[in-house]
Amino acid sequence: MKKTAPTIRDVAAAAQVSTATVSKYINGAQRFSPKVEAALASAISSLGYKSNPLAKSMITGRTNTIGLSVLDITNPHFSSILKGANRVANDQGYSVLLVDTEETPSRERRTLEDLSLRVDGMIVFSRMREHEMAWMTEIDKPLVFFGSLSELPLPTVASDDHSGAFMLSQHLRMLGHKRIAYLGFSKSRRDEERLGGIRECLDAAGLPLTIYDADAPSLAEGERLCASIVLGSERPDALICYNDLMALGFMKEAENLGVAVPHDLSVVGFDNIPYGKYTTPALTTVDLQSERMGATAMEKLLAVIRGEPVEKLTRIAPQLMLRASTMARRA
Amino acid sequence: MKKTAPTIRDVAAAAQVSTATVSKYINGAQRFSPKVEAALASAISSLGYKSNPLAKSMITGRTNTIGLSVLDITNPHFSSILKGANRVANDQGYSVLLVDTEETPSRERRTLEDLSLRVDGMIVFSRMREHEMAWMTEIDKPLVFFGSLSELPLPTVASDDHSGAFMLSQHLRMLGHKRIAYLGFSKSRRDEERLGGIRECLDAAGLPLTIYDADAPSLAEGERLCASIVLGSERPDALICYNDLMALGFMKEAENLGVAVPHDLSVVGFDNIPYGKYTTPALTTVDLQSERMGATAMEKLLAVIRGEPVEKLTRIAPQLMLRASTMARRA
DNA sequence: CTGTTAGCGCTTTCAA
DNA sequence: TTGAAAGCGCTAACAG
Repeated sequence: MKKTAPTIRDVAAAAQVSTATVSKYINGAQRFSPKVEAALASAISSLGYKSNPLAKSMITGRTNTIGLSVLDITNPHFSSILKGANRVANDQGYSVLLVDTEETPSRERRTLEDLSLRVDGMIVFSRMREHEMAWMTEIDKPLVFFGSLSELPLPTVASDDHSGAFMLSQHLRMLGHKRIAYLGFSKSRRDEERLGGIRECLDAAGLPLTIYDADAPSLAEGERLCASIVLGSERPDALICYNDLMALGFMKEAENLGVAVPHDLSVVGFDNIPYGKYTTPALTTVDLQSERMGATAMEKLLAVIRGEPVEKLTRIAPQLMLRASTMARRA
Repeated sequence: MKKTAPTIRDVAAAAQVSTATVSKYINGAQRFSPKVEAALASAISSLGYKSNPLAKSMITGRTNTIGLSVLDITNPHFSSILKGANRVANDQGYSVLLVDTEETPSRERRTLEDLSLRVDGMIVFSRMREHEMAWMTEIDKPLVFFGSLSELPLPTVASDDHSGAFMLSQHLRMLGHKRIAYLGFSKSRRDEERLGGIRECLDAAGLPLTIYDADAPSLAEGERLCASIVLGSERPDALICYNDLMALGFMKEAENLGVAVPHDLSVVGFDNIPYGKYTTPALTTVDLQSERMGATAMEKLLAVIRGEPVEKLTRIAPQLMLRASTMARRA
């Protein structure tokens, strides 16, 4: 609890050198005579001097901070993205400033515009449609976006949701499922991609698809919508859920309703959150490699910041995780 | 992509006033004549002026940023804490700079000391023992700590782990369990408190307690240790796990091993992570109210920052969540 | 190798 | 109600 923290001038005075020398010394920008370096070292430690990062940032224009905006940090998909991104950032001397938009895009633009003034770059996961995002290109800071973009010239990192969905559908089809349903979440930009992959597969096989739509990508929504899917006259024999959270909620409620998974109905999801492996039955899902996506986005952003050239789109291949929630039938 | 962002001086020139006037105007520190305010408003919007927060921070010494340090952001307990803390921070105009120590305390001190120079205050969750934490009181920034402290004069927010553990044990005891075991995590500072609560209950009833210790508070560890707990000659009839993650991992593996929960063995945990409700059987646990803890810690910190007096310790009462993983026996 | 000199963009007395 | 002036703590040419 010092009265006033020592400044670079105090150090300069104590070591009998100029502030420029102190500055260069602490930044390792230059070597000095042993005598000077010794004086500097002792002055710094005896004063307990710490360089003020704010002053430094103001002049260099760099904050060593990256903004990361996600939709809901309690969703394991996003926690993992954050984990991966944060690890890479830390390794390279950066910190992460988090924005959790909590699925409410109203203040998103303001929030991100403000954020952009305090960071060296940002990584954004958003529900906005591409045409609502033009302002992002105006932001005068490097930015990496999660998801693929057709128009906007922004570097992106995306999972291949179309092919992940195709794989999942193909898998269900080959196991003999005939009445497949999709419990989607149309507010998401990835919903269409997943739906596209499912349709491509089922259309080719001449199989019908029933679609349900959730209001939120959550455990509670999967639970809530279960009865209407499972207790109708046309119960599907397989359900593809928009994500694992919904799948887990659905499976629990199905159990309560006396519908056995996978005996009566197969269930699959997306994301490969850790918990899907620990339910009974364990959930078959598409691993989107969340942590790796976060790490890749951060690597890409830091490359942009360093001025290195980067691909516009980095795709991360999804991977099917076969588990017990899926069962062969009519074989 | 402007060449150079407009500064307060550009605005002053465009509006024909001094920079001091612009400064006061944008900060709402003072009202001006309608003529001046109009000129200011139009100059600001036509130039697209944005106040540079770095310059402002340097001079005011406030960054409107709070540092939050947690042990593992993919653990739902911490995601929820972050959620609660972030929400409160945002509501009051603050952002959260996240530190994920990833259960490795080696660089923790350095990281936090550096962090302290970039934020207005910080909230810390740490595995450090109290005597290793004295340096925290030297940090010249408000700080709120998670967990109770006996010596250090730091404001804290803590769950009452002792009483939570007591409740849990009492519950098991009243259901007739006789051979209770604890799968703990001794690296954690809360492990002792939980163990204390368990012991207080069991000792009073003259019941023995077997203790196992995990290397990490994770799903994988619960899974790994299951066999040695369950396949020994003295299988317990109830297991209290350090947290829900371990409990879920344990339950899954128990199933694989042919041990039925709760028929053969009751299992309970701590935290009340959302996923415990969606397994079969659903997990009985102690709700530590993670999100509320995060929110409370942030409220407390912001109060300290505003200079308001705060209690040293805020305790959040834990709550027992009864679910199917526990069963009456020998009744 | 080391120092001098200008500021970065903003806030803040203090005067007018 | 408005402005002049003095920096915040630091870096970045440029000189020597």
